[in-house]
Amino acid sequence: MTICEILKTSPAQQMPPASLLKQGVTISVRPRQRLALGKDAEHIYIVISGVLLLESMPHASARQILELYYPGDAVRARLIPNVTGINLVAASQGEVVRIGLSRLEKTLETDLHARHWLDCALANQYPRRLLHLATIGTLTGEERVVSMLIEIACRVGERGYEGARTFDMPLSRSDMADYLSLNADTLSRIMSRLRQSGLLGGTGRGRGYTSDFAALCALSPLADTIRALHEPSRVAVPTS
Amino acid sequence: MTICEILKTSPAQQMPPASLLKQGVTISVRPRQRLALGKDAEHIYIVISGVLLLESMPHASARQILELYYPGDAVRARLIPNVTGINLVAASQGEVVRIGLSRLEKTLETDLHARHWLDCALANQYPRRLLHLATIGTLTGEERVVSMLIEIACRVGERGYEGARTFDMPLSRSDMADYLSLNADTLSRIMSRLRQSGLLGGTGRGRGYTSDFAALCALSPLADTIRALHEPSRVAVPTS
DNA sequence: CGGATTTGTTGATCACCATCAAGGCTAATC
DNA sequence: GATTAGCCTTGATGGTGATCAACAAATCCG
Repeated sequence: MTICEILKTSPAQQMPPASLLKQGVTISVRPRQRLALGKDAEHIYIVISGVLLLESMPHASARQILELYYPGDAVRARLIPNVTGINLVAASQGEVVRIGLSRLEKTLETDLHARHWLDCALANQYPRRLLHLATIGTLTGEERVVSMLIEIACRVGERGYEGARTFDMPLSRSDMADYLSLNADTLSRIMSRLRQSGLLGGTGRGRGYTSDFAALCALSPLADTIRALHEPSRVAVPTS
Repeated sequence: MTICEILKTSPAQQMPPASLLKQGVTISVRPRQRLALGKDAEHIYIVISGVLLLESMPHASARQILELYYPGDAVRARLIPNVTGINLVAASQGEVVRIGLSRLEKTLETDLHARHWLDCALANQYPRRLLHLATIGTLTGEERVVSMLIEIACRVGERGYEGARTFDMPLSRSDMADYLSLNADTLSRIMSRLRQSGLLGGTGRGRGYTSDFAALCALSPLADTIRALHEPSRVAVPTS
């Protein structure tokens, strides 16, 4: 009974089973490429590599990024509210698998493993949004930026020596700003300050580096929670 | 196949079936009363009347309300991230049904109707949070307040003549402020301004009134989306 | 009823972040 | 290599909402 498992255990984030991916077609996406989304979207997407983002424009002047989809995430169009300017966009180069709903339905009927994976993948997005909400709602600009860096480092980063971390930065400055509900200029200033204080290594555009990940985490009151949700090794086991 | 129905159709918000409620015990709650939540919480809650709120305190000084649970909503502890100061609190007087997970599991195995209801109830919370995120992230103070009033009017309000709406205000000023990520002082000022401009009738504490609901909606760029998600008559039918 | 406590209102001041504007850097194209 | 366009950075300035403080109003409780 999948739903009960979700009610009882924290869903772990894993890559989808191959049996499920076989049912769909792979799409290569480039930055800023849009993926069809809406009431006529009779399919789901599964992110294989790269990052997708769900953007909205409640105001003509202000964009808000509502969700980041990392590798292993699934996008279900039906649960996305019909906000002005809602769009599913690729933030970076990557690969996405699209599966039609009818094929998906048939597969899930027989493939319990795939079904359980999808249940977990979908359930996982809810706590992430709660955290996002707390970030935007209560943290200062700097804390927000640090929180996002921690999240991205956990998701797409590699560990270096002595607590150093490196990662490809899949988001542009304005993507980051809109995710954190900050002005792009303000974000740039905060990043500069972090670089000057030595917490962030400036390895050029599109690349991130921290020599001291723990020091970075100390700057965000939500660091532990973010790591619990986004760091691969920690996700599976809730500290009980 | 419940999960596929959720993938294909927008889940409607309805009250839980009696067969499910029979499995739990009813609890009467008073304002500020806490309900057990955490890793040892082996049960779910279903709100019958009143409003619950999920609060967090990332900073010692700043509280953020992450979720409002209205009548017909279910609370599943396992999907709530472990943020500092996380608490499930009653905002107003009301009734809640608590169901143990083992009983729940058994019921869901046989009672497909209950199972489908729970699937929908849980899935419903995700788009609501996305909307909340857009509200806090992009709207001005006044727009946020108006958006929240619309939401509450849709959930717990009664229609009057000529587009007037009345409702019990289940939240205190600081609850509202923390939900919208505003200062309580600022919120009070905004409410006063709305009252002076004639959009809000000041029927004392704990009571809300608008003579012109449409005029209120015109002040929030998210009004249509909020109504689509929260207004009972509209929820069931996605405009296709 | 009368004091105590909580909740809400309003004013004065200030900080943080948004806005606007200019300029630098990178990369793609010819 | 020159040119253009996109993205990023940095400075000057202003607005929105936070903070602090005092007070009013409602509720609680003896």
